[in-house]
Amino acid sequence: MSAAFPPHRGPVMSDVAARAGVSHQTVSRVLNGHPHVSATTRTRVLAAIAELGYRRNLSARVLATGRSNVIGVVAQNTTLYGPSSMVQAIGEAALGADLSLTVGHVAGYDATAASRRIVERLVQQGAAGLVFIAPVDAAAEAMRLVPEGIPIVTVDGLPEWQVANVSVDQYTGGLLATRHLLEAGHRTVWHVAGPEQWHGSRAREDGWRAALAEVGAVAPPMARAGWSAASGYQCGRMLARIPDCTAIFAANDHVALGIMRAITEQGRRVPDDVSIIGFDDVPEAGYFHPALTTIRQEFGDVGRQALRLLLDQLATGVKSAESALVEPLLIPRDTVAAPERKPS
Amino acid sequence: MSAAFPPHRGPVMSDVAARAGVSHQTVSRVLNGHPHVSATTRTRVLAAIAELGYRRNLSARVLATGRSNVIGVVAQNTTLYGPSSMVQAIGEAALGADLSLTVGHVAGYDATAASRRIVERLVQQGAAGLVFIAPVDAAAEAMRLVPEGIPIVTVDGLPEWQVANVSVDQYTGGLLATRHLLEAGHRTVWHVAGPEQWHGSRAREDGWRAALAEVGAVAPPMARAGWSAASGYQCGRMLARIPDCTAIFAANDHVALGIMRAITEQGRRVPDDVSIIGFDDVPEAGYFHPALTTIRQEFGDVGRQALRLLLDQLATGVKSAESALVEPLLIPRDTVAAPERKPS
DNA sequence: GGGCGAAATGTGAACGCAAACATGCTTGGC
DNA sequence: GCCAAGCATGTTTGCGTTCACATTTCGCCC
Repeated sequence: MSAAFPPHRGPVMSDVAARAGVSHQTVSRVLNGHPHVSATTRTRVLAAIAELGYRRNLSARVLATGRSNVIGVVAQNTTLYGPSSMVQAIGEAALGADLSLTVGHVAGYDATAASRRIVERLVQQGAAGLVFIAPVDAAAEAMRLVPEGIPIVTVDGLPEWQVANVSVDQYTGGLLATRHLLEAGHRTVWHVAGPEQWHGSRAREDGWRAALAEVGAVAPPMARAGWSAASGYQCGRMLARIPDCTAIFAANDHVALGIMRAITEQGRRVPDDVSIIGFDDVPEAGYFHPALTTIRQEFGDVGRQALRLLLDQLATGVKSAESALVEPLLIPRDTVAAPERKPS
Repeated sequence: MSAAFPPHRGPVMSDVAARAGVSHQTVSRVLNGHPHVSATTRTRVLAAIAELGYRRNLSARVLATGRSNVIGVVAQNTTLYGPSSMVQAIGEAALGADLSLTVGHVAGYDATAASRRIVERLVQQGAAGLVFIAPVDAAAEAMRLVPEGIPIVTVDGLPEWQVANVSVDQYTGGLLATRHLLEAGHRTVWHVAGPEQWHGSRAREDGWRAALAEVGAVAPPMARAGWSAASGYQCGRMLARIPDCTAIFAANDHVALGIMRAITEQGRRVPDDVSIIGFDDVPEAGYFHPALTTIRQEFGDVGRQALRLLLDQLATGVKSAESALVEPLLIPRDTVAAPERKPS
């Protein structure tokens, strides 16, 4: 990166001041909405700004104030539906609050090194606050690099981190899903869990176990998938061969899709032979074949709440560990039915 | 935002200098990898930096140099698979190039106002370059707000914009998809296009028409969907009732999914009665029922190329209008078959 | 109409860094 | 043994903004 663009320097505050016949400080006051500026002066300054096409230099402002209106987001794999929806929601909310977002994209799940660099970056840039989309433990370590004095909000973080957090109540989600299957008449429910490192996976699993315990059902062995249809398919190939397995709670919708495929290939039918329920309610879940019963997570809500929590901290100036829970919702569709009563 | 966090001020360069027993300028030299620093001094400085936990203030650096290593990304709806994959890819590439990314998320498709604000933001922040994920015309207007001297790369932009651009060759994609259906023996191919404002939709449509023209097939009326399964389903409900319609090229995989559902509900079979091909190759496409034949777009490539184009401009210091095309790839699966020869 | 308080505006410094320039030191060639 | 040529380092200045403080202007009351 040897040669370079001419460092772009537009008009500065003193240019505007000269044009409007005032001092640079008055321009600053107008820009920041300070009181004690006469209406006529204000309009003159505003006119000068418009004529010159002046834009205030954010770096200088940050340097002078030690504070920016940029908030950083540390995201895991934003290719996944959940994380990307969340980033989108936070982004929209931020725009509304006149904040801008710097998003650091961590590649892979365990990339602690990448997270560190990103945090480093964000802090150097003078981020006013940080949102960690932290569904995995790896995030916790990177969080420690954040200097005191920069407020943090986690999304899908752990309570023991003692940090403001907002999550979908995945435990309840697991409970809801499992109960729904049980209420349809299944003796027990099998679970294909998501990756172990993800907190959400564990919470859903707990919910599943709790629901089984409620009715005294015995928990069958648990399969472990990734978040992809491909990994769901792998698990499904085993599950499909187990005659007792008539009800499956899948880690998410895509895993459910993979499982359904494996089951169908094995000659069993959904939901007649095997009922299945997903998680997330991706927009296309209702168009799977058959339409997938699932648990909806309101990612948009999560994003907005996260931003609210951050703004609160920014406004009050104190770190909080307040946490918000977003309730999931059961979306009944066509993949859950009563088990066929076999002559047993 | 009245109260506030104490402006976080860590150790500064002169603190490090004092500790290492050198001048702040020497510290700066070490930090920037300048030559003419003795090895012993360098290690002393490095040690001091580590001990103090010093981090250089990026705003000050930007202010002093007039140049930043932040690049801005203006993205449309990052909930969609394509855009989000692209942002992810650009993010990863950027991390490798020691650049950071500020992503502005535009809500909705036509939100020109939002785009303007985002560009405003990005420029104020002193972004060194901008990547516009600009699959719709609305982006062009926002681009005009960017001052001369800031290099731009568009993704899915239009050649007439005279800006460096990288796109998937969607025309060829449309050609490939249509030919594939034609070669399977279908007389003609129906097309459910994506939203009109998206350049990609138009290019795919052109490819479709071209492929039909190649064999002298007449183009049936074209249906128009969004990008969602739901909109695909709506179109599919009509198409399913048209006996002549035996081959459909869908705007993308999700639309294809919706169409398949509509067709199945109507009592027709895929691919026996109707063949269908999608676009994108979302990770779960192979697990749809039946597995979807589709055209893969290598979004990762697109992201990397876009960054390369930007870096080139940054390095040479001249705006270019070079453009790169990423070739799509046909992924044959199970939704395309020969039409049943009816006694006609 | 003199004086007083508030509103309106201006002045100078500081933020943390990098660039340009200045300085002292070492080496080596003749 | 002296000067030139580099190397290693220090000093000063300015980037564009805000902040704390200083100054001017205005309106108003007795």
